Amino acid sequence: MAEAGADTVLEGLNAAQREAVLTGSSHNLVLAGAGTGKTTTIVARLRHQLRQGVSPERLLAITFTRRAAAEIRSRVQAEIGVGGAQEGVAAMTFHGWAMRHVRNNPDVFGYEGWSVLDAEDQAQVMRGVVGRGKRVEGLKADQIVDVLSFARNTRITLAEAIRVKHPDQTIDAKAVGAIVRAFEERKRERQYLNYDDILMIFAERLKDPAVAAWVGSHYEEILVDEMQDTNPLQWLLIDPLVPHTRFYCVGDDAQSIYGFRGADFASIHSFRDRVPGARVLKLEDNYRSTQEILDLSNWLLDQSPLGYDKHLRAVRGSGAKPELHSFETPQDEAGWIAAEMMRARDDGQPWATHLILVRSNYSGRAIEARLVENDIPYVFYGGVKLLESAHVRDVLSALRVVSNPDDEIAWMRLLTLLPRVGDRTAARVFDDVLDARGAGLSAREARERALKGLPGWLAAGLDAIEEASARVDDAVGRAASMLTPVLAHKYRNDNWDARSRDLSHVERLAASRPSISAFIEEYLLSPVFTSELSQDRSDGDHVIVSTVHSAKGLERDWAFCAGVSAGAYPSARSLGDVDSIEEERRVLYVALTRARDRLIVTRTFAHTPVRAWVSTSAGLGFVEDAYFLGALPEALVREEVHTAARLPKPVSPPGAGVGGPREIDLGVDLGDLE
DNA sequence: AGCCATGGTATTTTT
DNA sequence: TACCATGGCT
Repeated sequence: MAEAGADTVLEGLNAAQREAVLTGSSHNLVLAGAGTGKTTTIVARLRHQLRQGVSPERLLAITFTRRAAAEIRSRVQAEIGVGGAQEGVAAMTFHGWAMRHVRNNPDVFGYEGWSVLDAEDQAQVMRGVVGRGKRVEGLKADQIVDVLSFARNTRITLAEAIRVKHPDQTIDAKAVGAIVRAFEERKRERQYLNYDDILMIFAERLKDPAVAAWVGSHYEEILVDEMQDTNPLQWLLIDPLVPHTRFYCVGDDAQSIYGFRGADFASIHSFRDRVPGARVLKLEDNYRSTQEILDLSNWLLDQSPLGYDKHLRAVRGSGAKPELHSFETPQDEAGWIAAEMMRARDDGQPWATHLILVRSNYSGRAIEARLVENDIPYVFYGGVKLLESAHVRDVLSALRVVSNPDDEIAWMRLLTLLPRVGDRTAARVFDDVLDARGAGLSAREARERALKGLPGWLAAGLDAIEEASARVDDAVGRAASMLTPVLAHKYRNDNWDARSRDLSHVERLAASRPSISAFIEEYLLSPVFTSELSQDRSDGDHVIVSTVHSAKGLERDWAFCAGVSAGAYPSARSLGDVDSIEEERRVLYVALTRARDRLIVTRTFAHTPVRAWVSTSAGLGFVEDAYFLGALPEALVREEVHTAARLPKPVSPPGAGVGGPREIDLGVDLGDLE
């Protein structure tokens, strides 16, 4: 019986994958190139352990996103088949994992009743400290938040982080440090935790060997996905547990794209030093793409001064050449992508065949607009997250002030929804709440006193929410109906219908959650995208639009890599720093390696060389052409230049072209127009 | 003068 | 979703 089980676990795996699944070493690092069956191997490893009799709650998979966690859970569950009634394997993010321990063991960690802040709220707190619209040493509140987070995630000093993030400014780190101290003090007063605090609290307690032994004793094995994106702060959660449990880490240095968050792919190279006795295994056969797609991807890495020593080989063999399409404007580009998918649709190809990869949320918006226009169903990974959208935050602010009356950020948001109430008035009301609380009044009494001058429905509505708070979906429903009149006005010109639908989604998600704060926390630590929710009632056949960063693990028959223009790859902002440029190269590499059969690279103008000074460890060097596709050998792609067939338009004055002056070389390639 | 509402602009990547 | 400028109101 056990034998039969093992056979099912290993079915369809190649020799290297089997080796990786069966390894008996206590710590392992699996170096898995793009498309080599990374998730398959992780799932098989988990199933293997379950077959060996390990109980599921003693296994933990740390992933990057809610989606990756859900996929692992469901695949383990599905393939386990019989006995599926058992509790599934835990799969969650570093933050979700740390927070679970902190929440479940207040006596060990000492943080009871603290609320988690997302990036936006955190910036709001910092703005309060810095002063609205003000700067400290030339840095805006958001920039200080960023630099502080970078320092904490990389475990370097604030002064060093400032130098790294703002190399060309002279900044007095002491002045910034004073602001940071005030910021931390404010968070402590209000009992707020940000993302980094969660990891720090856990890491600090793990320094106690008894705590480390206790945490480690929960797990037979901890699997870490996307190991190359693990930063020094996250390593502080791993290191102390190494003696107490097994680690099974999976990653690919060529796909490291979170350097901006402190990840250093070199820590993968030094894995064996950090985790003594670890075994390193490699998966090198690519099952995803055709050789032509891998040839282009390999070429890109070969151009790098860093030796990746990586040449993916396609098990599937040969296919069509990747395509490179150039357009005059982003609108033309988006329009063509939509048209190309619709043409395929007419030939019977499902929408789900397609993946569109974009560099930024912002650039995805143009594509999104085209899909909406053409009624093409899509989900945007990396678009607006449900709990980050303005209307959802509005409603949640009402829940938050009930759940935690000292939540300043939530009070400010809620109060400024009211007509004739701005920052000043809201701040006064919040002060009244604090005063009343300080005088020993209950939350309800404090509200009654502080909200005197405001419309009566507010205090009454908050009371109703409080009464319903045992059923979180009910509380959400009451908050939404209380605020509907003001929200309908606030968003009257801004898609109120769709926003209103989102609020019902929130209500549905809140059902059976234990508390308001637990509900909010869950979706802050592993977010869902609004477009995921609006799509899930359809038959599931939809295009995926994704930022490259959110596209980890994704693959589709066709992949459109959009906006691969000069000045974008590498992004103009990364010029001047060789590490950032190389990270950009890996971003493009991740994008290219998503395609199974057809890789379509699109860009918006003919190439002009991007010249850059780059500082390297060897000194300052001049790069004549930093654009990754600048020296692309013709043989690797099939190139096509599209010029819009438009009615004649008035001639624009010289220099008034879209995006400023460019040398657009249109002369030679336009032969097909004649 | 203080406060609030509104419209136009620009935007790297995420837990 | 800021940020900024502008304009109206108290």
